[in-house]
Amino acid sequence: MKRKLTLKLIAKELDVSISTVSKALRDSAEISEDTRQKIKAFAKLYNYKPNNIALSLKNRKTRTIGIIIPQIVHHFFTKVIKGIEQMAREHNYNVIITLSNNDFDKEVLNMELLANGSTDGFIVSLANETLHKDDFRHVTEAIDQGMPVVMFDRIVDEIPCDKVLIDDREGAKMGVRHLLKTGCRKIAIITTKDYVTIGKLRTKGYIEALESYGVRVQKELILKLDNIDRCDDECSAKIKHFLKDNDIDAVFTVNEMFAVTAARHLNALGKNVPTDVSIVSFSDGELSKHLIPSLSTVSQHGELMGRKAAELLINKLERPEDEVEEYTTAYIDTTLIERESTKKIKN
Amino acid sequence: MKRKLTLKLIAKELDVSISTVSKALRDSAEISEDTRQKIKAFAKLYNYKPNNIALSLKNRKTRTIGIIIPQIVHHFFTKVIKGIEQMAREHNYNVIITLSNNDFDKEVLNMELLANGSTDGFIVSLANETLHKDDFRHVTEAIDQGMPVVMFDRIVDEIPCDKVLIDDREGAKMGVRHLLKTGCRKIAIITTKDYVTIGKLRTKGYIEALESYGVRVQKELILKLDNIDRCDDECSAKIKHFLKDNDIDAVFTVNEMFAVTAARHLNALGKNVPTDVSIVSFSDGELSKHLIPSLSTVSQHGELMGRKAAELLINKLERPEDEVEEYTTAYIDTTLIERESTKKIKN
DNA sequence: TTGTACGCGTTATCAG
DNA sequence: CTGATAACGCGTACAA
Repeated sequence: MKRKLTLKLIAKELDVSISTVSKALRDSAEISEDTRQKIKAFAKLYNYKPNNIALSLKNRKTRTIGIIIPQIVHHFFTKVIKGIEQMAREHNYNVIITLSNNDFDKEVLNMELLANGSTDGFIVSLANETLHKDDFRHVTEAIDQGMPVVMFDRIVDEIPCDKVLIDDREGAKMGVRHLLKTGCRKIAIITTKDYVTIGKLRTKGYIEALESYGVRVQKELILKLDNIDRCDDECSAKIKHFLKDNDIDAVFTVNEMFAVTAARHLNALGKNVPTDVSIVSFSDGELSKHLIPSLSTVSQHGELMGRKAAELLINKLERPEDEVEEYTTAYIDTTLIERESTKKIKN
Repeated sequence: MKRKLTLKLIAKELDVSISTVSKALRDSAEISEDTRQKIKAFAKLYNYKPNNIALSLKNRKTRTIGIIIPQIVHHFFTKVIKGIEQMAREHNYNVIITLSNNDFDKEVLNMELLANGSTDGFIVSLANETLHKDDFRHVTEAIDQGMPVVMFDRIVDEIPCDKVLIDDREGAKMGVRHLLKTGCRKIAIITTKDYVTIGKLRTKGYIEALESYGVRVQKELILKLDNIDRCDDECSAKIKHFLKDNDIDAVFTVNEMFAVTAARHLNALGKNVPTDVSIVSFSDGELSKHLIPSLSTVSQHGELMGRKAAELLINKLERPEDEVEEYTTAYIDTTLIERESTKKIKN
């Protein structure tokens, strides 16, 4: 197990000084053509690569972006990561990912860990629990220490940083309008509790869409759940009762799992999708496409979101020291994809 | 934007030497109770955390694991990552993820990048193209440089390193046997070309299962596709013709996408699943569970796989320098999950 | 009990 | 043209 090649080793081998080697490899004009060639040939032969860690220490830059997300087994985050990774790679940045598991303490821990020099900046989507606790000191502290932060998706308005969002309100509006256009009037929504920003905004879009069509908003047709990403048994049971107890001709859900669960229960209740009940869902996954019937969705573009977030962060990282602080919020558009679950026009 | 606190700054502030501060913070008995308390209080107040980069440089250890995978928008890899992350975190390691996009050059680039000091070892699943090209120098070079490497899933036998695999042959056997047990005899398989190890092994398991039941293996019932993770239009068309041209009562597929695509085409061909044709698929995703009918699967346990891979790597990283080199190959068991697609007993 | 010196691998500056 | 030196932030052996 030979040790990695360093400048020092090359220098010793070729009997020159370390700085000569360094300069030669960086094509400094100070070094004679002769020695330069010799050193470069040697370095190439033994595949010398400068040590990143040493460079980071010297430059006080790691060229590494830290990603803090609630979980990874989730199409949306996965796509965002892909987008971030692309953009980062294009700009010669690395990416470190940490998972909070929707746990506040772990999120704090992860941020502290990465803040200790491992990372030049953060891209963050907050844990469920963090939003609930309403405690964002770990984020603001990082910002105070001069760490650029970009938040996406699960954000908090008050934190002073760049943000990337999908236009949840508009997306929901578009989805619900599609239901209205296809004749639905008794439209339910399955959403999250209000402390989850995206749930709140989507609920708002739902209400606005109804109002714009002069349809009365009925409180009992709004189901707010604690869950965000999954749909456990308890959650499933709530949806079941909700669907059984209400007379509806459409369901709008703020995520794919809610939609799939609703579809199953409707089926079990003997209601046909889309003949009896239409479905539109916010979505990022593959499920909607492959379900029978396939589900119409308000599609988020996670990859674009990731790219944008990375772009904003890199901009901050590479801006001149003295530039004025300025925060932007970027919106990523959603797209309505019509599939079988809204094929049937209600009268 | 204040600078991060360092030992030097604390030392200056408290008018002691840097090493005194260092020792005090590490609870060295050399330092008087008095100054120790003073220094620790100060450090805590201003939230001092040692700089990781400096520590890495000093210790020649980064406590970081590099993951190199083909893609991330894929349930299986996502679960593996989760497992790795867990185990890494439990042992105080960080994780850097890079994506090869199934591209050979990018895989090489990523490895070189991370090998330059960013990482103590690698967990790798090879790119499609790499397997095809049969060129693994980037991996062996890393190993030669003393970087521990653990390969999983898409591995190459010849490379001397730890490996984590699922028992593809056994898994396939189990799946196909389930079809045989439920009365199917005209069982097709949709698999990958042989250069993909997992495809090859699963095909082998399929054949062995048939033979153990005395069922003749028919070459025309074996469809080998180039795709691995996705199923594009071309791939879909091939499956369609394959299903149309052959008289079968069951399909076994080596991944979920093939199964879903097959299910669609069978449907379109007027064949009912499971009444006319049963389906069993290798799988990691959520699709199988939610499809109607839901699909029986040979489930891989990606998270376990990730945990095991990380465990092996960390073992190598923390073993004493002089320990003898020894490589282990761990197998992760698969589980058969019976769902609706094999509910119908053929006669 | 505290401080000095050194090294991890690199680059930049300055001296020769 | 080449080399010595300092610095990035830390920990530790050794000296005071």
